Amino acid sequence: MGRAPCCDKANVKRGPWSPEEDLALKNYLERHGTGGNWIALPQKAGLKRCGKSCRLRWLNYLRPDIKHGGFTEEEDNIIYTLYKNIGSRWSVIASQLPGRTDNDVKNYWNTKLKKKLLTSSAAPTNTNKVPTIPTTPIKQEYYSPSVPPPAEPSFPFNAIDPLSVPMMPESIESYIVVPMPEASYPSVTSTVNQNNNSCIAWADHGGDIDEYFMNLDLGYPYEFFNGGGYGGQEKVGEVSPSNMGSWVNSTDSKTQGIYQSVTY
DNA sequence: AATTTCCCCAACCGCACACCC
DNA sequence: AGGGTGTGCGGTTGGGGAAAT
Repeated sequence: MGRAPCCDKANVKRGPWSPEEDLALKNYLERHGTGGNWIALPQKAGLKRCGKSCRLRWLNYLRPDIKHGGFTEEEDNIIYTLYKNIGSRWSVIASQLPGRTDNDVKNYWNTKLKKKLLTSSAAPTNTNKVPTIPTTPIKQEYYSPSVPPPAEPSFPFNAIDPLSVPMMPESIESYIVVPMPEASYPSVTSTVNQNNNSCIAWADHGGDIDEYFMNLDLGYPYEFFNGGGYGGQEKVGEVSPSNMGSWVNSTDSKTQGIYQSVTY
């Protein structure tokens, strides 16, 4: 026995929405919200529609701040870059394009962008450009020579259990990027995951860098590259200077996302 | 002018996952 | 633990307008 259908298909209207239906749905949602149940919503709103159809109509068309119309060159680049890295995860791609829906992006890719790329032979050239990610800007603070860094731990270091490093709470809007000592390590770069405000650092140095960072109380997830692969949380894959601005796959969904580089 | 073909995109379908009991 | 239900997602369809013949 299969699962029960979400609605009685014989008694629901299908096909294009009329302006009256749009108005009824919009009015109801603006006054009452979804009530946490799309299935029950059409009856309450006086609509002879399937709940899934109502949800789709709202999310793809009626919702405020939906952007209709042509895609910009910058949006093309973002779609291309993300598609290249993560494939057809349209909801993820759309989340990086304010006002665009997954359906929009999917349709645009299938009908226009794919052909455009095939016929032009040249992929967008500025795919290393970091997409503008629609999240609250992250306030960054840096230690400067006038602000002394935390006391450097002395050897021998005590081992730190990576799992004991706490995840940065989502409510925190700022954090401190802790630089490596410039005299010793002049080209340290960290990356910021704007999805969860975590910070990742990398440098062309070895185990002594690991030890230095391991003994700082950062309070947010961190990961090392070229330095032994020790991570504050789960191992993050493939972040390197060459893929800044690209999607980064990870075994941990909290650290998966688009990274931008912050150099100091 | 009539017909056919192409193209776009709104909407549907079914599956997977999350959540609740 | 597992079954039922709602939600979210990606793939696909089909109606209608535009372009081509």
